[in-house]
Amino acid sequence: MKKMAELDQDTETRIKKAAEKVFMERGYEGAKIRDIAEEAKVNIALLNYYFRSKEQLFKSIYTETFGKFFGQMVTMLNEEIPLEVKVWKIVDQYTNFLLANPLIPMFVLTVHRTGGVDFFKDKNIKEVIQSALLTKQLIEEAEKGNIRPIKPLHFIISVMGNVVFPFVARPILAYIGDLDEAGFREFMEERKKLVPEMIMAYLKQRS
Amino acid sequence: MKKMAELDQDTETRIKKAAEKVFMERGYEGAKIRDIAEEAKVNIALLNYYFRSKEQLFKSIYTETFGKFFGQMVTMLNEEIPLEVKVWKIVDQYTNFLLANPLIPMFVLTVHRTGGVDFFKDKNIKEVIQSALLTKQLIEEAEKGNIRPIKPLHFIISVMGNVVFPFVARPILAYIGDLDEAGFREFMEERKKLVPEMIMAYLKQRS
DNA sequence: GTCTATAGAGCGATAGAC
DNA sequence: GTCTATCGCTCTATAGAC
Repeated sequence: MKKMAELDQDTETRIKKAAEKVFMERGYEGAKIRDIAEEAKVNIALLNYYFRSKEQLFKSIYTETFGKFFGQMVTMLNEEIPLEVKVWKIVDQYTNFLLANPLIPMFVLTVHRTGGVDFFKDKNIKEVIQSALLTKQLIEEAEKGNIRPIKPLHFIISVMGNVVFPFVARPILAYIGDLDEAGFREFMEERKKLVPEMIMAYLKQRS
Repeated sequence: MKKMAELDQDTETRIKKAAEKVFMERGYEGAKIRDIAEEAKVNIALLNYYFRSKEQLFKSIYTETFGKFFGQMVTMLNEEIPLEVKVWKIVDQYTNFLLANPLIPMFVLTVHRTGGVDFFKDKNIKEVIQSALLTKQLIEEAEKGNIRPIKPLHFIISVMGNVVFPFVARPILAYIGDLDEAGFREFMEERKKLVPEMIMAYLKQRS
């Protein structure tokens, strides 16, 4: 702690929090460092004192966020639990994670709009996902005849599509479905049951 | 036609095409009217001669795009064909539509990022979707015991999530799956079969 | 209709005092 | 560490000639 009861964190984290908020709400170009400074209750000079530029401030936020977004997922893909249990758990936990961080999906996805940014290719995400335990499980269970064969990528995209998409389309979804904050949460709670059931119904279907 | 073999359309549509491209690739804030002008091979003054401002140019593009995005969908929701056939047809046609216009989803979704924009609430989309034939079909088929009960909104979001999400997450998907342009198309062709099967497996499952 | 030139505002960044 | 003041650039928009 610093010295007095300002009910605030230290300056650097205050700036980070403010930047996170503004960047997530408006995207890189839409976010103005003036707004971030105001939100953090400091002046622009101080932003550049802590982070050298808008771009670096953004990268700092982005790297952290991206780590959360994928770290969470990768961990779950590798858990040593049966496939069906895993599906339920992934949907449940990832939904909770997104309910607590509803702006993350759009933020992460917009950054990669037209291929752009490469500063996530350093991370070995490709390999990590490709070699995840889940992949082995999908193959093994299919060989045993417990599920039908499915490419891991289809599995992942189907789960993610069903869980993440509502957050990306949230404003439109909320409008069409007349959902307020609570209504949206309820909708997502319903999906915690629906989505695993749907995935499993597909996998288990005798074809 | 105008007068000579400039192999170009008339100025106004050239500007519109250019604006569409730039706005879709970079979003409203990221798009600079300089770039649009250059892309259209005219100067900035001419942009403002045809459309009074960047904002109006954007609205013009947006309204049109949004109409395509939802018009397409709403039409399909109301077609008088059996539910199962409809599911297959929606996925097939909507996938084709998005393959031909891959940037539309991100474009439409980013506009509504944090609730913002209201200039789509004029359209009676809410009512149109809520009163779509599909809704009746889902209720009727459930009453007949042919499918399990499902809220129309879950149905729509599930279909959309599975079809639209890959386009929104395309750069990341392409990276993880090592997919080039052709690979991505192939992936989406596979989903034309997978997604309807998944939806129907869920709906038909004796619970 | 189309151009050049430029106004006028907003932006990111820094110098320099405290 | 934190501030005020300001620079220099980029952006949108318009005036005015052709």
